[in-house]
Amino acid sequence: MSDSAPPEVILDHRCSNCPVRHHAICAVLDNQSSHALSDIMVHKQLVPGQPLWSDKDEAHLFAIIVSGTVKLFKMLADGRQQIVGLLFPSDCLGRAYSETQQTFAEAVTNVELCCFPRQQFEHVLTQHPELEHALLEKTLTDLDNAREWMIALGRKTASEKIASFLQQMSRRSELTRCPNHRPTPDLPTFVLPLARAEIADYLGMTMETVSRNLTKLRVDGVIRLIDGQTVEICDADRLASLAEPQ
Amino acid sequence: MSDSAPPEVILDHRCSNCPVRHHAICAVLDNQSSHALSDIMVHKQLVPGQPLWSDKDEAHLFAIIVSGTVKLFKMLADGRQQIVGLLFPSDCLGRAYSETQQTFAEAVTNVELCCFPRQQFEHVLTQHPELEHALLEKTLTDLDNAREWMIALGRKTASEKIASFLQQMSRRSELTRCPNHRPTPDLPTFVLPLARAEIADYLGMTMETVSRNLTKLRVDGVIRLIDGQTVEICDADRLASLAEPQ
DNA sequence: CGTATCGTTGATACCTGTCAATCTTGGTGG
DNA sequence: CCACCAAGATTGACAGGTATCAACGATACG
Repeated sequence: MSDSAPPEVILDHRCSNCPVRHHAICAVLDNQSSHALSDIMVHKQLVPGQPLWSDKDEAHLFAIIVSGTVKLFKMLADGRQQIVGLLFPSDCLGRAYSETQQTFAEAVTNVELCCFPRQQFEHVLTQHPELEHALLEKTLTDLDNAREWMIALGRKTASEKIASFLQQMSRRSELTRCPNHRPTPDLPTFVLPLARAEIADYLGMTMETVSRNLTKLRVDGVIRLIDGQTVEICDADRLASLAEPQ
Repeated sequence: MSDSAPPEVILDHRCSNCPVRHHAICAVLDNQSSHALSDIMVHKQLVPGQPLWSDKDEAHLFAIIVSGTVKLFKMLADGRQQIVGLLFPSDCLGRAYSETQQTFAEAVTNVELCCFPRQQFEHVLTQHPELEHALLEKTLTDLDNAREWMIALGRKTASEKIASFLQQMSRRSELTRCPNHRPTPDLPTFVLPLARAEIADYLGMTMETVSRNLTKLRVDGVIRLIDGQTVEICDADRLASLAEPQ
């Protein structure tokens, strides 16, 4: 370790360049306190389809998503899958205060992670109540979102599920888009991070039904499918009324 | 206020007689600290069907369930309902750190609540990190449970949902049963807190399908319906294999 | 330019929802 | 004590939405 480059400077630099520094839970830490995290941080890169862990693995990892999309999913013995969470930049990955995982986790796109050993992260949590509070707020929001999705899974029709999903993806993309990138002249456009089969696993239906309903929305002029992955919302009002009656 | 009965004694008495004192999140507080909660506590009684709040109401209440069952549910504009949470003794009721509710809440049975004004409860949370930690652990568990239920809603068949539901209720009743009440000679028995239509709203299906599948389990000898609300599990292994293939 | 992967479209079957009738249960009043 | 009634639960007939199975088309990649 050279005396001309003390670790503090390097570590602080790593966080200050972080694109999610002010959106993730670590935002509540001042530069001083953030060293507690940056000291134990390790960066990791994932390629699409790369698993993070299996559902019965020990939970060693806690991470913050810097870029890309991660899916959390569960599986039945016969292979049926259900995606139970989609994680985007600034979201937390990993179950604090549990020795075991209860879901699978897998990169959907290329992913950059800011990783911490779980137990060391928990140690930082106990020493920084403001960080634990931020994690609580995030977890409460996750629970709200999970419950919001439960009414879609249990009570919405296939077409309502698709419309809700597109709304949700559109809203997400607004948040992650650079504010100066899209002033408002043109229609909301975004890239679906999930393949058709994954959308099906998220919505609790089959790939074929997903495809048929996307086609129907396209034919009806509600959306435009630019290249199969890219969606343009032509009629947001109609999409909203399809996502929820009335 | 008389000198012979200082408020501390009265307040402490209220908590020390509480049946969920050692199971709810307040268990992490010592007798000294628990005064911060008992000072702002109000008891409340509810009858079946009594609403706690509506989904767009302001969130004024935070409470711990002392006895009974509470359902959290969402509604679509056309009346379709989905129960997104069932709360039992020692569970928390109310959304900390949010001004608004995102669900309906309603008593299913007679309910006793230990209530706190939400903002005052939050104040206690900030002054007692161990309480906030307990709430975080509880919220993380709630999130795990919500996700576990999502795969049932999205991917399980009607009969699998019913079997899963009965397993879950059976497990719950074991926890709330007095340990000396049921040594083990006879079969696990419990009372369904929910009516058929409510079970349907929990499982994302219709009352009729619930009824048909309960009948099928009865005819097949997996369960015995003692009085429509009381269920005896005759073959727990078969029930388990019906809840999840293999 | 062939091949593999993913997505779309079609035909059919089946599970579950819908609508309706009947049965059961519990409470009330004669 | 019994008849009556209302609410909840069960059962039946039928229809419709979605899954399943299969073929075809599109796209990316070597």
